[in-house]
Amino acid sequence: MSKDKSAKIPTPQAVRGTQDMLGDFADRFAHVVDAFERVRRLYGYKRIEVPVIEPTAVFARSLGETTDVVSKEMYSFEDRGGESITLRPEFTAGIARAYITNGWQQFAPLKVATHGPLFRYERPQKGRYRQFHQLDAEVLGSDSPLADAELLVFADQLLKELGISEGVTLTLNTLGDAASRDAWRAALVDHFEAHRSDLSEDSLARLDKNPLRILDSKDPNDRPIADSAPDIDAYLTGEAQNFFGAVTSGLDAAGVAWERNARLVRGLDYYRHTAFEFVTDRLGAQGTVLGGGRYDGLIEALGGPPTAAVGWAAGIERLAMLLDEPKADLLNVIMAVEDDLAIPAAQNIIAAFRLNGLSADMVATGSARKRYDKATKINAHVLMSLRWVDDQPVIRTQSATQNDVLMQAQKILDGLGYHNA
RNA sequence: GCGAUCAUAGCUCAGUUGGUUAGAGCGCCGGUUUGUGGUACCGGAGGUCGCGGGUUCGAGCCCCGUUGGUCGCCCCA
Repeated sequence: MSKDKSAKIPTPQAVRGTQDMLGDFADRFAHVVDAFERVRRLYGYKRIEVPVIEPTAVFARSLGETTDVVSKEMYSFEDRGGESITLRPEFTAGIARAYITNGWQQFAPLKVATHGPLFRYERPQKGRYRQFHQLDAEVLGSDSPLADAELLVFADQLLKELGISEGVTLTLNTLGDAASRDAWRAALVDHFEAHRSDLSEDSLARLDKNPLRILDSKDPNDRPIADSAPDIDAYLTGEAQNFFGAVTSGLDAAGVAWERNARLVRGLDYYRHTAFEFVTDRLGAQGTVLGGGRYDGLIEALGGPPTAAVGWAAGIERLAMLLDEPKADLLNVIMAVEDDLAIPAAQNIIAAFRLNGLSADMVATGSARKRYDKATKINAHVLMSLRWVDDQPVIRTQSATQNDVLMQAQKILDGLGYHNA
């Protein structure tokens, strides 16, 4: 048979920054989501689903129309009706929109959780993809520091249950209320203006666009200036101080370790009070595993009623990378069908196993003599072989240990009238 | 948007200062052996050397471009 190479169909490539997952990593991913779903129920967070696509205005308005994020880093397109649509780059804005448009105020305070894909047009690197996935938890319609503390305890328990709290630190700061924040911001601008000549080029640009960001600059020349900048503490109103104190004492009461990071900031104006990140040095340049804070100004910015809210999100891929051991599902039974004549018997048995809740699979392709060898390479609790002797299936089962699965399988076989050789 | 680095079989890789017909291990398919917790041996299939140009008598190797991966900067909702 001759192949006409000029007629070869070119294979489309995957879109840059997207991932196909199989095996080990897919198992880790699923394990993270399973743990999240389990813990979220323990804290009484309702599962919600929100659309992957939203009108562009949902994100443009919440993030500020002119920021780099909106102008360069969103997947936006016009649909056939001429409306500007954006693939969600985060959960919070879409959930806030849903809160307003569905009248969820009636349920306030509302505790919700979700997870799924997000899209950002960024240059891919370790722990950063164009389609990525997050876990998300929010409390809408609560201005109580109890909500902040609960969300943090929830996050901490999730990381502990995933076994990755070692080497991950909760860093915490307060941005105060609107008055505190404005006063601090003005003081920072004064400070940086005074050191203008020593700042890096990047930080000079930040001074105009987003002065708080100079605080976490990585440029070694900026560090002394950033480190000597005033903390927010001197500018906090009494109310803001009390709020932060209530959050930290809630953490202490629940036994959650935390560190103050007075340099931890958020660029957007709608953030108030609590800001936090669980950080690690095990993920290269992408140090944040889980982050969030209080965004009391957001729902109003989207045209809703003034509504206090707080939440966090965590990258599933990043959490999956930190897991120690792959958590693969171990198959209960693997069957080596060593003769094609035994296939009907194998189908009969495997159907019974599955109906009775035992996971099972068979090897019945390739060289008949080598099927057993193949089956031994598939990790399973029980290895079963079917041969065909004197018009009868000859069955052997074996297991590394006498376990429940073997006994269950034996019972099912007995019920079908098959007997071990 | 900027920079570094990489791209050879399904996978992991080797491939000499540019020189016959591009190799290995694993995996896959088949045969022989063994005959039951991963046997051993033999054979086979599988490659536009990411893609497109260029230099050269000759390019997997050198040059330019491009696409993609990886890592960092920027950004970080």
